[in-house]
Amino acid sequence: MKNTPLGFAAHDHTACVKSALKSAQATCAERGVQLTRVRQRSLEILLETHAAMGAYDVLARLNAEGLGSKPPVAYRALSFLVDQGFVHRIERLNAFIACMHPGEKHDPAFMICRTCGTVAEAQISSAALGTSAAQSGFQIEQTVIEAQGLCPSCLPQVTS
Amino acid sequence: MKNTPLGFAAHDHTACVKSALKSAQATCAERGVQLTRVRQRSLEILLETHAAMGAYDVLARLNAEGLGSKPPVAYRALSFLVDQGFVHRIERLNAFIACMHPGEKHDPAFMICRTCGTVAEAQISSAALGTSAAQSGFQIEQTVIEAQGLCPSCLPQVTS
DNA sequence: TGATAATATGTTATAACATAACGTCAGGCG
DNA sequence: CGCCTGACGTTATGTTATAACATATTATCA
Repeated sequence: MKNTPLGFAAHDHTACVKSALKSAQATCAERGVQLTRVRQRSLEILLETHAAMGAYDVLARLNAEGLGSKPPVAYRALSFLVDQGFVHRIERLNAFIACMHPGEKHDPAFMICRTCGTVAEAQISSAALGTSAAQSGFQIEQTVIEAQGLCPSCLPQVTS
Repeated sequence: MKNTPLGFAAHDHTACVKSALKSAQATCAERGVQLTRVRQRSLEILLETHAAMGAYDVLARLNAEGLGSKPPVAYRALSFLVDQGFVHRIERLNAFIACMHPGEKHDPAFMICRTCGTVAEAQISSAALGTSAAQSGFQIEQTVIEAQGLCPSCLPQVTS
């Protein structure tokens, strides 16, 4: 798994990790769900890495810290985090990434660089799809929007 | 794999299979690529089934007809069909489905029923994503848009 | 406080999805 | 012919994900 820590723009990462974690703790308290050790550590790993990670990558980190070594441990923690909206799943990569703006309810959209693997979260509305769905009587519960292409860093290098 | 042959609306399926196949043959001739036995049969299987199928499901069908039994055979045929635009890959399901309007260049959008697994292709534009990407300097090459929810048939049954 | 229910974790085993790498074969073409 | 290219066959393995069951922990309440 690539380890490009930032999105396409630089930012104060240590601050964003801390605030995201606090926000998650507060949300869990509100909802009466438990942010257990494994869950919190999984979230921290994703926040710190600040990149899309496979479930087995997260598991390896957990295992190194003695927090579990078998796949279900990671998958359970990750699916809890996804359910709570703290983490998004990137279908295209079979990977997970910490949400950049938890709290606000939103359908995530991602831009995935095919060269360096960096993933950035975009904020868009999926209104167009809603219209189309309404016409056919389909009730949307969740949408996945993922774009693949070249990020600003990789674009100049691919002078093909 | 579910085997719900139709989308959300009924239509003349045998006719649509035939015309899609013809269109694919013509396109291959134009482009100077080969629609070989394995490739054509894979496309036919997807067209006939008219539902999302996993690569191993397609492989099982090919195998039953003596056309190849090992995973790479199916994956190669499917990736050819995807490259040519005759088939789309549904990331969310790790599955493949025949395109409903080949010829026209388009980014596909899908509606996936979480109850019955039926997949319908929608026609939408992904303009909103393009705007967002342009601002950050990301160059989009391909987009994946998938909505999960309840199809018109399953909606009434889930009276939760 | 002890019984009980609900939630979370640990573990085994296996299912499901996907590709690297190498060999073979047929057709096109200088 | 000899070479190249593209497709296919096969082995082996890599990667992602979950079913099923056992155990531990936490919450609730009589």
